[in-house]
Amino acid sequence: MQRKRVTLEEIAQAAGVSRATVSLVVRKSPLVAEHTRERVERIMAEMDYVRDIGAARLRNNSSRTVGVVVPNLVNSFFTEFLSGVEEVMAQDDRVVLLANSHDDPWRQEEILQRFRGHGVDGIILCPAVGTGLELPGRIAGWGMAVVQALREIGPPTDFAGADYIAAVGLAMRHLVEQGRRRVAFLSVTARTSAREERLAGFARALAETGAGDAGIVEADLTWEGAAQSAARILALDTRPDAVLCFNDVLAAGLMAGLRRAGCEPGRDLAVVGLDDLPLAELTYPPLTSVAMDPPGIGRRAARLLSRRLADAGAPPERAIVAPRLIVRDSSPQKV
Amino acid sequence: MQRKRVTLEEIAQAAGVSRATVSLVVRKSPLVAEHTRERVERIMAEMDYVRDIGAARLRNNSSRTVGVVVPNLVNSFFTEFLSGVEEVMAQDDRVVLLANSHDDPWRQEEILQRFRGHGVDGIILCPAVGTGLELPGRIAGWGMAVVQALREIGPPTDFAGADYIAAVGLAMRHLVEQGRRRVAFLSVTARTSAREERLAGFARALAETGAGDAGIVEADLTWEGAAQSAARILALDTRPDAVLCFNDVLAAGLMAGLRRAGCEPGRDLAVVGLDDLPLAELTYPPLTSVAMDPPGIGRRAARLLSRRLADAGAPPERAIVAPRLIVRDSSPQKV
DNA sequence: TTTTGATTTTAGATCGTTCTAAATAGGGAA
DNA sequence: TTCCCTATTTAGAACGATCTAAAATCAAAA
Repeated sequence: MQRKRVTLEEIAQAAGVSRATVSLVVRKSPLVAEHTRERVERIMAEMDYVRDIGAARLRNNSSRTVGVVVPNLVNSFFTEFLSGVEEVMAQDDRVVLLANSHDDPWRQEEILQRFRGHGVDGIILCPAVGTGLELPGRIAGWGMAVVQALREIGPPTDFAGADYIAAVGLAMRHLVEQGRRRVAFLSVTARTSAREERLAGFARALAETGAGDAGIVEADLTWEGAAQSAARILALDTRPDAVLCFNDVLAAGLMAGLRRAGCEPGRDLAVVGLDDLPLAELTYPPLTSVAMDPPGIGRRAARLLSRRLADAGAPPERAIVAPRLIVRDSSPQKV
Repeated sequence: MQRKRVTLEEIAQAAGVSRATVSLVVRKSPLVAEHTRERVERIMAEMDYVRDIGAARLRNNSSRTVGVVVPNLVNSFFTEFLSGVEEVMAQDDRVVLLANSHDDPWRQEEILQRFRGHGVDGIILCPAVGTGLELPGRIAGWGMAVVQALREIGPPTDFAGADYIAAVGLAMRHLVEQGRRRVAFLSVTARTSAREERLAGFARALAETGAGDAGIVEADLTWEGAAQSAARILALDTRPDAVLCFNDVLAAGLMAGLRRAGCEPGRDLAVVGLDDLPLAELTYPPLTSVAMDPPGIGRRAARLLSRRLADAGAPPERAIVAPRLIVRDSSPQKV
């Protein structure tokens, strides 16, 4: 085992040409004669040659490598996003370096330095809560392309995300159509752009639909946190007839908490989630939600990054995927 | 922007020492005098030096990089596993290259070649369905360490996984204690070692507990597939009073399908899952399941790989995490 | 003063590729 | 034949680190 790497030089020797010629063949240059190309390619296959991309990068400064930083690998929204990124990068023959910031700016900084040391061409960043606004600019200053995804801070860079304002609007219109009039919003404590956007969407949707504001309740971003918030929601001054939740995990947790408190979700109180995670199908009652297509966002983010790597000077672009309402049983017509 | 990388040479110049000395400082060698070290370190910090690990690897043959190949990024079992791997690797100052084989051996082969080209030190492989038994050996032949995880093929290598035989035994004993006597098993169509192990566990547990075998039904590994299998389960010759499922996704899908068919899961038919994914809390009724601690398996896999990188000659080791039964409401005492 | 031995430092080769600039071939046209 | 032009090939210097082997420094011992 531990056989040494086959190098260009060895292929060159075997084929009776120079290292440089073999390099041209590897890079599919049109400069090399047809018969030489064939011979060299045959020998490369025979000797199981694998080009050393690290060595190549040293010279030509492109590692075909991108870093992805997510704040959470347990929340399936992020992992589905990640799967979209990986898919496009693999097609593009690039490799994804993955790291989890755990929403900690300090850990995030370590990760970025590590990526920097590995010479990634670019970074897809979902900024940790509390990240300084200057970070995207600093990364760019290191000579790496940056695309922000899902969350956004600082002066504009390329960005791929979802239109949560529209998503909340869809959900709210649906609730109003179902005869709901007093809607509460179950929010989260962590301050991210994702939160601000949903809250803004809630305010706007209230104004546009004329629905009544039953209040905003905050919970930890876990299903237990949401379950515990059920009591607070039921104790609101105006008793809501519907709750719109920050995301599906909270919605599912809330439904469990409501049931514990003797309130049957769906029948007694409509519940709507956001994101349409796979679990939305599996709750009881199945959860009405707004699909955000996280793999789609991941694919868009990856394409934005590829574009920027091809043309560093292009103006920043935003790719926003449109939400889609998925009606299930947790938001029936009010009787 | 696009400032060029600061190199050892420049630091050396600024500090008035040689490149070699700076290199020693970077690598924290004890050979360098205290005052030199301090001066050089100060200058490195001032000039924002970042060591180029790719260039280093070219010389010393260690890239501090490992590849992880999973068959699926949507199933949260794998992403939780992944999060455990990432956690340990980050502590170890290594970087994770991630790829998704989609359970396709051909795509898996492409991925491995890509990783090879990037010079990863080792690979954590969860082999795709249909992978040739010789693959782990081939990878080792390329001079990379291999750890198999969750699934296992071929002659023994390092392996980290879960003890599904014990897990199925726990679930079965629980069902028998709850007064269940006719247990069916909801399996999957794809032939992996994971499937064989669970089936073997089912057979053994039947023998050990004396429970009755109500039959084995196969479904696609999706919640819809499981929902559709509900009818076939209710139509088994011996009508089961409990169903043990391949995993939680199938269990949750089955519960939805049962309810559609007019059979109330929990009350009319006990359902037990395996894996204890986060969604087990969120189904209705909450799902009894057997926790496998996927992040823990990921951490073990990562440590096995680190160990092997430190000592290539060590004998293959197996790290098997013990399962833990989590009783919820889907498997009540039979009345 | 010279010797010795340990401690620090360094020049220069090297890893596997790509780049630059120049050399070599292979045909026609003159 | 010689000249010129295009098509192909190549030698050798990069890239940024590490390694090897040897050189320089310094203090204590002879």
